[in-house]
Amino acid sequence: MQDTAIPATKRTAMTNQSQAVSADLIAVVIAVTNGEPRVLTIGKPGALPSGPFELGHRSLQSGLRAWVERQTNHPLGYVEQLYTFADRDRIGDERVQISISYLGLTREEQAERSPTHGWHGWYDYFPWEDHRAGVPPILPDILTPRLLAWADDVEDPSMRRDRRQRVAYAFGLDDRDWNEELVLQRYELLYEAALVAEAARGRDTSGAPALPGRPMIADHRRILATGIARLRTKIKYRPVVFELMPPAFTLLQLQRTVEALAGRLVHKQNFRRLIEQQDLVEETGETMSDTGGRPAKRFRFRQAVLAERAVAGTKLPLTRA
Amino acid sequence: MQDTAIPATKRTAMTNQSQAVSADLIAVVIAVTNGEPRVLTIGKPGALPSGPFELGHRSLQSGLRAWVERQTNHPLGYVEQLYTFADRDRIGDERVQISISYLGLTREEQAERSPTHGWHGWYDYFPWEDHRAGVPPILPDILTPRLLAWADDVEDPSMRRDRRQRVAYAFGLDDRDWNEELVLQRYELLYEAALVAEAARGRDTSGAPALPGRPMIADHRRILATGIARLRTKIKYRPVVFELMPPAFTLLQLQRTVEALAGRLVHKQNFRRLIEQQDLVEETGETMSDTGGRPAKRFRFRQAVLAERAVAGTKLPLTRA
DNA sequence: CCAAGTTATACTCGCTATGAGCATAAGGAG
DNA sequence: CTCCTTATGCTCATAGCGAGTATAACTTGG
Repeated sequence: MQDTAIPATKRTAMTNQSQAVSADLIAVVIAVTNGEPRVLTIGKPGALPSGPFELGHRSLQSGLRAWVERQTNHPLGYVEQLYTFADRDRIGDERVQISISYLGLTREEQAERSPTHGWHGWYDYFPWEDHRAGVPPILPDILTPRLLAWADDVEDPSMRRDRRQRVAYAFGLDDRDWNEELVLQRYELLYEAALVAEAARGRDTSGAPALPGRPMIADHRRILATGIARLRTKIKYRPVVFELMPPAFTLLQLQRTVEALAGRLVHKQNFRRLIEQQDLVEETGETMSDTGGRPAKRFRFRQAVLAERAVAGTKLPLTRA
Repeated sequence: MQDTAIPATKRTAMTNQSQAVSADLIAVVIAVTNGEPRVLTIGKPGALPSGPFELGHRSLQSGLRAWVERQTNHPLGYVEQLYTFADRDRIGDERVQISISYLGLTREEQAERSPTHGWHGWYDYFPWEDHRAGVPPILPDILTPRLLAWADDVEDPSMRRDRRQRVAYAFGLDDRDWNEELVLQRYELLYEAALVAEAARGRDTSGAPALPGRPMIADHRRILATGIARLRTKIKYRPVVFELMPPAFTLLQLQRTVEALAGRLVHKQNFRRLIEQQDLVEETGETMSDTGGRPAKRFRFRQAVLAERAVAGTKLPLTRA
């Protein structure tokens, strides 16, 4: 909606010889398959679909859709803008690159495997973010000690305190709770502490210990972190989970999807209560008897809620375990 | 933090002959003076400070700061990105303009009046958004009837229902509550219904009735609406109000500022309870005996909270009246 | 100095939302 | 038929929040 083009009148800027820049569109496309959140990538080394904004594109969003579909043959559903940033090309080039990143939600098509693109579980990139089976060992075993060591590795005591506090806050140390939304803050701390491969680029890393999580091209992993954080925040107040669900589903399937995204478990009964009392779904009439238990009713998303309260809420009960 | 420059490696895009575009930075700079929220403008007709992103700028944000300070001599404090959009220059030009908008918060300097810039109450632009003294007459008297007329002015019954529903939702009709965050949705509905001057540009408006709210250049009013909406949302979960406060203030002053932003009144006692129990402020020791009542303690923002919980919460009790 | 008006502050009440469990229902696998 | 597993229904206790009552502490006009 923000993407609507309103003709610009005379520019009010003082100069008009504005610098020529190029604009790139980058997509974080998410799907959840078998209870695992996955991200759409292209090429071998793990890169997000992207491409330059071109004259033929009607709007930024449609340009993005065009690129994703061209590179992956995968149509996009829900799309929202994430963040815009600028990189100076590294050789002190006269060219400035502006990247506009987007979050997209779809369902992974079962068909077509392709060499040009693929889906990867997002916890491959962020293994410390999955707390569904409890605190992942990588945290207490590797990351926490190294982060604390990094925090202490500075002379200025106030800066040391600041680092400790940021680490403790972002990673839920001491008595603090784990906050699943702080994906970006955690990644940035790890980057600062040179605990992700991307931070070591250009440095000599021979003989250094392996760093956790699969790296990505350029700053794509940071962008992915931004997308995950946004999605984890958003599912709490907007009915976007349904973009990731098939047309009909059981409440447990819905719950598993939410848990996959949030990286933590929720209380089953309370989850159902919340979903039902918000009238987000309606029964299809069918029932599912697969998973070896009492058959579950199947539901579908009540499309009407989008119109009724485009902004209302999908609250989620988030528990420890 | 997102603005950090990480060197981009080889572009993964399929083509590299990326379209030359120009990038503009636009600022929505807000201050609250005497219980009135104001926006920083330049030039006569009401335009937001803006200017092209240039090579000399270290980052998008610093470019924005440079422009605002150059155009208004006003230093910026808190800044966050709002939205990025693209306009095709209207004459089917080969040039595409990308605009990156920001929200900035400061305090209005008492000194220097300048012809090059000025502060304007934001309710001049959005008179229907101020509900502090109850529902503004312009709504029931003018806007609501015209919006409903617009909604009915379409053949397709499902589209008519959709329009009615959107209007009712955005403007809190029927039994619905007024939601102060829907600033952008309301503006867009008014635009669609041609009830704001910007929508009538290029059309013949001779003899048409006056439209509510002061218009702005190009789509600047829409951008302002985006900024207001973001701020109204954000004060509810981040301690950003304090960016708008003087170093020391009474709780009532703080409350008035919040009310000015939200456009609605809050329950005084509950407001205090919330602020205090969150440890957002600390007493300065001084007391203020101005406003003809019992003297109020003065408080200052506890800067520590920014470190303690960079994300925590500043909940606001929002009541009807 | 007193009365009235105004703002500051302290508490109390009642309801709702939400975190946690307990209990029962309804299938499938052996 | 028994055990296991998942689905569903209900209860309970509490924290948080919307509202309202009751004082306290000044200022200002007689």
